[in-house]
Amino acid sequence: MSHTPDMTQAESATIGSGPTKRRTRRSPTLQEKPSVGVDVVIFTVIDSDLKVLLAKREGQPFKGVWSLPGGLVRVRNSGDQGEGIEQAAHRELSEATGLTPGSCFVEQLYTFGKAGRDPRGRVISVAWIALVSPDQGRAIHPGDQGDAQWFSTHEEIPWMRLAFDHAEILDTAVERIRGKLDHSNIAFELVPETFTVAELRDTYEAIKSRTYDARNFRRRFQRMIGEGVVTEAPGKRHRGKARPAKIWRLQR
Amino acid sequence: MSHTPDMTQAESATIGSGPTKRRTRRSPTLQEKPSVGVDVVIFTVIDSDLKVLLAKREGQPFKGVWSLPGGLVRVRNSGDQGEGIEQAAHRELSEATGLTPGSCFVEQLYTFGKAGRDPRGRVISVAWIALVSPDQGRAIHPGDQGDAQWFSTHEEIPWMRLAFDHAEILDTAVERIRGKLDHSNIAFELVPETFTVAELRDTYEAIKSRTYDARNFRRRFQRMIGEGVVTEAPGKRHRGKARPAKIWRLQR
DNA sequence: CCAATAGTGTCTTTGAGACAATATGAC
DNA sequence: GTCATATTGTCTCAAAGACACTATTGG
Repeated sequence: MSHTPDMTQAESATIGSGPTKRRTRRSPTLQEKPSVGVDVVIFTVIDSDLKVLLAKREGQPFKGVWSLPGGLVRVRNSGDQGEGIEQAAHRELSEATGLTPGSCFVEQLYTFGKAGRDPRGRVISVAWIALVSPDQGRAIHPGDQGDAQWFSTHEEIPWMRLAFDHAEILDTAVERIRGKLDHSNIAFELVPETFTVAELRDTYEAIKSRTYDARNFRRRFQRMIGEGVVTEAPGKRHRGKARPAKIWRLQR
Repeated sequence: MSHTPDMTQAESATIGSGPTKRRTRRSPTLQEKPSVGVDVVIFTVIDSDLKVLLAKREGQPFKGVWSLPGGLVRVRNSGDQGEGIEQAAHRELSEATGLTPGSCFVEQLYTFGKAGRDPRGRVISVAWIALVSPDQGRAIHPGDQGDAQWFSTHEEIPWMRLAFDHAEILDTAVERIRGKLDHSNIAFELVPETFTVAELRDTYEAIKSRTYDARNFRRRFQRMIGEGVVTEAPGKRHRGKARPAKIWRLQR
C-alpha cells in the first residue's frame, strides 16, 4: 500500500505515490471513498445436504429478497481506526447465527468491487466463508420468525433470485470449498464433534455433489488414522437395523 | 451485500440489515468510510530468479522505503461510481510498468484490512498478483531513475524492510503462486512466448526454490504435449556449446 | 435366517521420484 | 573426439478407482 488516504480536508493529499515517472500527477483532489462491507457465506451440512444461511432483506433495495448476511465494516479514521475486516466478518457471523465469535471456521473468500454492484452508491464487499457444524447449524433458527433460514444449495438456491451480486459470491464460495475439500481438513468443520466414517463421507458427497466409493473413501480415512489426524472415540453409532459404526474425532 | 451505505447525510441509513433478531439496531448514525486501495505484487523471472517490482516511496510515511506499487481506487458515489477494483489494479500495474493494461496475467490475492495498518487513517487494501513475462520484465526500467526496481525474492527481499504491511502481502503472494504452480498453467506467464523445456523448468525452480529432476519434469511436459496444452514451435535454441533444444509455445 | 450397513482386501492404473543410458551439436 | 546439454527410458512407490468379500447387528 502506497496510497495517501485523504485524511482531512486540510491535508494536501496526493493520490497514490507508486513508481511515478509515467504517472499522471494529480492535484490535491480529495478522493471520494467507498463504503466497505463484509458478506458471509455461512455453510452447514444438514441431512447430508450442503446448506447456506440467507437473510431476508428488510430495506430497499431488494426489499424482501434473500441475501447473504452482511454489513458495513465499522471504521474510524482517528484513534484505533475501528474494527479489522476479519473482526467485522466474525461480528456479522455472530449476529446472523447467535454463535459466539471464534467458535467456527472463518476464511476470507474474495473481494467484490465492481462499480454499480450496489445501486445506492459505491460499496466494496469483502466476502468470507464460515463453516458451521451440523450441531450448531441445527440449533440456528429452530423455526425463526422468517428473517433467516437455511437453504439447500442443490435444491432451492439454483432457482432463487438473490440480492445484489450475491449469487456470484455464493457460486465462488461453493467452488472454493469444493476445491479445498480434498487438500485440507475443512470437511471436519461440517461434521459433528464425533462422527462415523459414513457421516464424513456423506459430507464429502454433499459438498462435491458426487458419490465416493465407500471402500476407497475408507482407505483414505485409514491413512488419516495412521497420520494421527483422527482418533477413535468411545461408543458406537447405529444407523437403522444394521451393524453399528465406530466413532471418531478430529485430533486437534 | 446487504449493507446500507451512507449515501448522503439526508438519508436515514441503517447499518447493515442481515438477519437481525439478535442484532442491535443502531440509530441513523453515519458510518465513517475507509479509503480503499489496491497493491500489486508484480512478479517476473529473470536469470532464473523470481523477482518482484518495488517502488520507492516519495512521501510520508515510510518516505524512501521500498513498497509495493499501489494507489487508491477511484470512486464516485454518484453516476457510474468510478472504476472497479480489478480495473484499478490494472491501472496501477500499467502505471508501474508502462505495460498496456490486459497484457499480462492479473489475479486477486487477498484483502488486507487490519485496523492501524496505515498510520494516517483507515485504509483497506485489495492486493493483486501480476505475472510479467521475462521479455516484458527485462524491458521495464532499463536503468530507471531509481524509483522502481526489480528485487530478487531470494537474495534481497529477505533482508529488506518494506513499508506498511507489504512484507506480509509479499509473503502471501509468494505462497499463493507456489501453491498454484503445480495445479495450473501460471508458469507459462513467466516464460517467454516460446521456450524450451529447460527454461520452463528453471522457472518452476525459481518459484519453488527447489530443483526438479530434469527427466521427471520432462515426463510431465510430455503429458502436456499429449493434452495439446503446448505445441512445438519452429527453430531451436542453443545453450552453450551443447545440443540445441526444441522450442515450444503454449497453445492458447 | 434375512436385511442392511460396517469393515477388509485385491487388482489395476496413474503419476511422482530416483536413477542410467543414448543423442546431438559446438569446439 | 570431447564436452555439455537434450532426450528417451526403467524401476519403484504412493494413491486413486473399480470391484468382491466378510463381519456384525436388529428383526
